[in-house]
Amino acid sequence: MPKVLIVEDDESMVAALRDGFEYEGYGVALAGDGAAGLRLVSEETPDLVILDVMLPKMNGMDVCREIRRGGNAVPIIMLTARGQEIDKVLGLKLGADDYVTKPFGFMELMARVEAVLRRAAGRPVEMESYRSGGLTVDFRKGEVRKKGRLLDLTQRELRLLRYFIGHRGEVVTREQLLDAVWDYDAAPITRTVDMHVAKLRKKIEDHPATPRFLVTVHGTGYKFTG
Amino acid sequence: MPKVLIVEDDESMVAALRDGFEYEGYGVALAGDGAAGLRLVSEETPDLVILDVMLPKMNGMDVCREIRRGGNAVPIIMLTARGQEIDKVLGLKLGADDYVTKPFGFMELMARVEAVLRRAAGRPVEMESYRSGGLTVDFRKGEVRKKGRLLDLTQRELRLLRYFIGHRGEVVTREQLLDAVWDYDAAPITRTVDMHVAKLRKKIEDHPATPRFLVTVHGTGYKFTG
DNA sequence: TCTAGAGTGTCACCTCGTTGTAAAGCCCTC
DNA sequence: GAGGGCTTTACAACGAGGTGACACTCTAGA
Repeated sequence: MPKVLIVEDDESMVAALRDGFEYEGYGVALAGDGAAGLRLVSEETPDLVILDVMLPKMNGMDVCREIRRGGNAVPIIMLTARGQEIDKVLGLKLGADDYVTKPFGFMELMARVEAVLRRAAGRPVEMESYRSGGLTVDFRKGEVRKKGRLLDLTQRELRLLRYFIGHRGEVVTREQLLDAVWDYDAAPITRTVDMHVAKLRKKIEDHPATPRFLVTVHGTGYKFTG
Repeated sequence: MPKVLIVEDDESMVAALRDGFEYEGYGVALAGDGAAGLRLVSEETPDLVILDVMLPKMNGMDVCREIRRGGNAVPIIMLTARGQEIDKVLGLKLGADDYVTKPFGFMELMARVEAVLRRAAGRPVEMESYRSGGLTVDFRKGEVRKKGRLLDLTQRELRLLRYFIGHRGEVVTREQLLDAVWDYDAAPITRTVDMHVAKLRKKIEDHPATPRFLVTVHGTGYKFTG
């Protein structure tokens, strides 16, 4: 059964949500403020996050942004109060998957939860670790090893590698990468992607000039062959 | 610009939506009842359908079900009144992509429209794959295999093959190919098509000199026999 | 059946867009 | 203001596509 993390400070709301989700057979984890929520996202690895916008310590939108910044693609549904219309739009742009306006019925929330989980099921699964051809990646720790030797990857390189591994076997375009790894809306003419692919190759490939993992697909993009 | 079909009977709502979408640069088609909506979905081939649940003649959920029954994957956003909670759940199960509860702000609707269109853009509209006589084509991945062995096709070769498969059994002229695969307006006297057909044969045929798939129709063009 | 001429297969070369990569510039953090 | 990471710029190298040439094949008409 999927596990849901509820990040909410209103106790009566927490109780209602917990009962509802448990009744539906979900595993439930709770956080009372933004900072705790952010911590539990990595500790509990929930399948779904229900995130209130108004929270003590760190508001929901910042939490959302932080989760995504780490490259975590866990589905997020935001809870907003009426009249926070602009917040809603922002929320979706921040990387949330959906939102529900308070007050809402539990069935309404469940419909969105199921829709979001269904969509997420189509996405490549989050992996804990990856191992192939002398390359070992521990996504949890953010560690990459080549033949046991720890590599020093930057954040950007790690997110790039994570995306490639999550889409291994597929050809991915520069636009996809800019969208997923850089959060760019548009696709400006830039060589940034190529640049970082080159850097990544230099670190993970034995012979960067004749790559084994990260191969170029001329005219289209790149493909990670794991 | 994308075209949206609005299926709604409340005239003030129609006016507001039409103005809003036109302001955002969308093309707009209108239907005042369910039957007309269903008809316009195929006649206008919109990129998105906004569908009210309460409609004369045929209600929105039935329209939604009918659209999907025909195999049409056009994104659908349902408009529901408050309190139609069960309808919402049903709506999503019927194959709608999202719904918005009345009353709603236009920005709220637009956020959902953009989200739905973004998701839809990732979906392949055409055939997913093709398989015949030891030849396997995965259009999604852009992979072509012959007897399981992955072939290395260029972009142009892949487009050419895709067109041939899409028109298998028909004789296609060089002009058609130049138009569809090369985006040429005119048809200059060129050997380009023949060249690429030859290259493609060399890759997909067992005996390129006596082709099985890509046969020449002397005086006319080529025919893909799948 | 034979043959000329149109139609087709294919090679080598040239061109141009795409990609690899080093180096310089920018921006944030400490 | 020094350092590291990221982006942009510039140029070299590469690869795919287009063209012309020439050989080969097919077909219509004698």
